[in-house]
Amino acid sequence: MAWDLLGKVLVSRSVDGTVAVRLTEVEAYLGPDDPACHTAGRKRTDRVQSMWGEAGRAYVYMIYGLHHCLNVVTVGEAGEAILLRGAVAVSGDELIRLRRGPTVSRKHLLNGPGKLCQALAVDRGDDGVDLCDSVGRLWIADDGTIPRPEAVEVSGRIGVDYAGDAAHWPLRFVWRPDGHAGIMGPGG
DNA sequence: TCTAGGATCGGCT
DNA sequence: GCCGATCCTAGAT
Repeated sequence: MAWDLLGKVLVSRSVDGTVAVRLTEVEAYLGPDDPACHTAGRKRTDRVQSMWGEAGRAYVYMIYGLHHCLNVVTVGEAGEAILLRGAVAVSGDELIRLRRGPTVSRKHLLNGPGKLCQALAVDRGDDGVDLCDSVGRLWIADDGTIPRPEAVEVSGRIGVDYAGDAAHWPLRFVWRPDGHAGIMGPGG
């Protein structure tokens, strides 16, 4: 599930070099029964095709015409996926700064899905790639890091108010390695 | 072909 | 912390 992705290392390799980041913030989308999900109502357009593909693959889409968002497909036949919202740099710091801009503060480097994709140079071309395949351009590595449960904050999802109650479902997981996080139920 | 809306970001206060 | 730019995608005609 989404929780298991926290602490995992997302690696992106390109001609410019390699970037690795540790995932700290994810959001789950539960498929046809989730109004906030792109596969709500069993929708199956070209864009969401990879969400119905194999588990462990990437689903990359463009939002607001200018940003990309990277998801991990969890249950392909169910159209479920997990949106990667935030991370901290592990290696390739210079390349990340180069892509994000030299004036961007460390705090704002990877704290959003669009920023994450920019730092890792992820775009629609990466849609459908196998994230379990370490010889690929993009994959997820596991170095054994497991967040302490008390350091993980659970809350409602961001930017999906249009989905009504579903926006408040406790499907957003934020790992705060430095501090403590209270466990919050739906509604705060 | 046209229209409406969106899983965001960055600048300004 | 708040607000508006931006243009791709999907659905309707």
